[in-house]
Amino acid sequence: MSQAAEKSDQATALEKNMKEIVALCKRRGFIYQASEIYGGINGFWDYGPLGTELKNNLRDWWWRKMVLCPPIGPDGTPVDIVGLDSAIIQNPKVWVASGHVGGFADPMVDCKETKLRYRADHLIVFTPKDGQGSSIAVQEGDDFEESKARRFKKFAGKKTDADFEKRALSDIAFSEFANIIGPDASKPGTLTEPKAFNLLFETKIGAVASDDNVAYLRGETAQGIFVNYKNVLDSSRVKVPFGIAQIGKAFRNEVNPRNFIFRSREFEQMEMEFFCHPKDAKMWFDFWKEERQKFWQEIGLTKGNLLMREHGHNELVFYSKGTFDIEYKFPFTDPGFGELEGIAYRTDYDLTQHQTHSGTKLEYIDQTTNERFLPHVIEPAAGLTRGVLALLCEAFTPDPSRPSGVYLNFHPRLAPKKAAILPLTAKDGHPEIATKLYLELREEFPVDLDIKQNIGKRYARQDEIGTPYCLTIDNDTLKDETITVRHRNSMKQERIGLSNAKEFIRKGLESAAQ
RNA sequence: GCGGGCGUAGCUUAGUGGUAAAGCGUUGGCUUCCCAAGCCAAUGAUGAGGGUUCGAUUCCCUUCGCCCGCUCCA
Repeated sequence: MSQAAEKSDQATALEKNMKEIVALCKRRGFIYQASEIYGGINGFWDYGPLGTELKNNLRDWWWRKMVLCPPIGPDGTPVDIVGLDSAIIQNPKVWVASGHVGGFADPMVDCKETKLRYRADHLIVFTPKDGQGSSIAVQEGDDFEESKARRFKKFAGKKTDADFEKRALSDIAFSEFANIIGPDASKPGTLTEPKAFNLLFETKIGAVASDDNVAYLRGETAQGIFVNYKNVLDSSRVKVPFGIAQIGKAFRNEVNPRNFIFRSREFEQMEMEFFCHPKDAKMWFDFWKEERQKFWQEIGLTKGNLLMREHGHNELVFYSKGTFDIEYKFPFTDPGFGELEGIAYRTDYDLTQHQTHSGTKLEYIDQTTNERFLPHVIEPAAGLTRGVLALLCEAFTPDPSRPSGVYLNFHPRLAPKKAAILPLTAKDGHPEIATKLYLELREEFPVDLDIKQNIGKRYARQDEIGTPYCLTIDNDTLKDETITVRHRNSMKQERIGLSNAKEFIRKGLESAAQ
């Protein structure tokens, strides 16, 4: 290792931590790099045997809390939410209506001088009305007025605000760029032609590829819900307010995948669109903000690592009347936080768009009040794969005092394996009893049976994959039908009856998050 | 996408212009009454492609991937 690399390792001990988490994930079969034997592929990851279990556990828990057993609403009545599983590929018009094609295809410009990149629609250009001198570009943002004053002082001469015409860079022909001074440049003409960045993956439908059959892999699961809103309304006897939930893959051609599975090009979402009367939207927004925070705490993320952050005016998308992010303190964002879930008040934007583009009436008719309206939507949209990453980071607990040096402190209900059945030795009838217990327990829980090697090695292995309980069969078991429970976190042991094993694990799964 | 750093077994490291070394892991066998113990054996790597060379893991180029900063993230 070079000196420079050594230095950077020392400088960021937290990065090292992330490295260890990634290494453990691979070593024990949680997450592998996709297509690894071919050199990998940037932005894609495969879930191994244990990663799949972990992800499924989080997915199922969300579904249970959202669809099968949703919380009681603010007025004391149960909330009504139904499930959906829409196709990944829809009519391309869906993505035109949603704004993903065209509207959000943010054109970017680079500055050749400073190597900085900007969104073209975020650059405000001031062009002198008299045609004398250069145009001045300023980036939109919190410090817009400040930056503008600074750049004017430097480049505007005696001209004032009134002497300039104000336009977005995206509305200006490239032929004029030669006369524009970039936001951080020292001279005009350093901005490149805007390049369109469409984050949607394109594909072609049918065996013969042509431009006529372009389609898109969904960039979010939400649109599948909006386009089925009327179907659900007509077929499932729900009434406003109600929600439609969906879990599934989504795809975004991220400019720069980073940080393990945090930002990848193929990922999984858990989204719920809650349709309500516009006058109740505020109430439901507050309700879901609360509920969603509880959810993440319930599965074991500690309060100190969670943050509720409101979007500022600049990052708020134009149709949203408010968005909160639930953020988690990942090792790679520490001391900052990274988004786990967004809770957005989307108004009636999506339904309006689809109503307009499809020509299908999407109004809701309230039979009791005879009112017609487009419901407003509150959207809690969580990243399933980001949730998995947060669980792994939270659970990862270095402990130099134990042989494995580390254990994963999963809540039992999230742990990929709930228990391991370990005969103390591979003789004296231990394996026979262990196998019988294993066959009995696996009907209800994911459990491991491990007979080979010494007991210490086997405990250590289970620590590394976060199995909360090890059940050990020994000579006493033969005599009095008791087994040893070895607890993952404390390494302490207790003796329970062989026949109580099922009930013991059940209780563990129901326990509150620590 | 830009700039910087880095690619040797599953992991951690060693080493060399001339047969690539070790510990741990993993697998099998023996042993073992509670935390990676002991013994025996097996397993397995220079990210990929090209160039220079009699010969490249080592030198050069390209590419892929990972990490860091910037940028981006509907």
